[in-house]
Amino acid sequence: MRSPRVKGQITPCCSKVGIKRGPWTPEEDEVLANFVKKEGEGRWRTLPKRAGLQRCGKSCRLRWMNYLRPSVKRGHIAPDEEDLILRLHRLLGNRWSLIAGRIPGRTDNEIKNYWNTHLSKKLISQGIDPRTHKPLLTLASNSKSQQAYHESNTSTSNNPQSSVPEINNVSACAREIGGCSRQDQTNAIQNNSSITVGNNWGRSSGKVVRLESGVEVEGEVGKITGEEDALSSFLESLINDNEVLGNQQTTQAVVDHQVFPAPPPHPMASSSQQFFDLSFWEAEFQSFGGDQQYGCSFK
DNA sequence: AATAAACACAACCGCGTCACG
DNA sequence: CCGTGACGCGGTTGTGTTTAT
Repeated sequence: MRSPRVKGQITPCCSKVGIKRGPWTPEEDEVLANFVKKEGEGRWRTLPKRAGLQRCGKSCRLRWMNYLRPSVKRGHIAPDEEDLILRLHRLLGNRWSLIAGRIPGRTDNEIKNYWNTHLSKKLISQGIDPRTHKPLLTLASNSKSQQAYHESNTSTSNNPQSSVPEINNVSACAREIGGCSRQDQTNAIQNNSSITVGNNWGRSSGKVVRLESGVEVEGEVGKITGEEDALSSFLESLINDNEVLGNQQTTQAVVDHQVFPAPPPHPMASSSQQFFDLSFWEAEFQSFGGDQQYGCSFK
């Protein structure tokens, strides 16, 4: 039995007498790695006692997940990995585990650290807000990098006033993005204001629609803000189908009523985490003609 | 050479979620 | 339906290393 949690009265699990904290020694690593290889992952709370480690279960789990697991890739983040992180962060925000799940061998902690120490600073130096991935509004807004960013965004638009591509016909099954509640979405539709794509909601031919199994079941006139692109919707649908359905075979994306099946698991996929290769979807998207139809691409 | 500051990343903490009895 | 235990996530802190003064 565990006593109810009361704020301010919680003691960290590692604060018990006899429980070690701080960096792991090679000896501890060996004990933990051998034990998990023999007994398997899970039952972390009781693992330290069973393995003979003076650590809390949380610490053991973290050490295994972020460092000792055989599938963890060590070393520098490659340029293509960095590019993938940037693109996924633009879609998902600080959902590190989701991002990590699509970059084979990288952990959420590693990506989070890399983002905070490298990528966020890099974007800022380029005049881009790392949270929104849009140009920073500063007094020094006439810098070359910002100008280049602005030009790259306006080049695909029909509207010279707009800084984002015009999307006219996007249908995507998108779920649970951005923490937007159904009520928020309903209000947004009624007020004809922009909304975050949310649970089972997508957009089709200028309407905000609700979808079930990729089929539009009701439609109301909404407003496409132009702040999203077809690719975002496409990827959101992949990401969230996968998230909601738990890696089942039904994982799929729906773009303009065309259903794309799930790609094969990544070779490095483990039983608990299925990796998806974005290049597969990029090829699918292009073969479907999405890049031409919507005037946007993965880059 | 000594020290401070900055940086990189490992580790910790609190809380949300889910399965189960 | 509710309470509990366990797990996992994201934010934050701690610590070792590198760089600047």
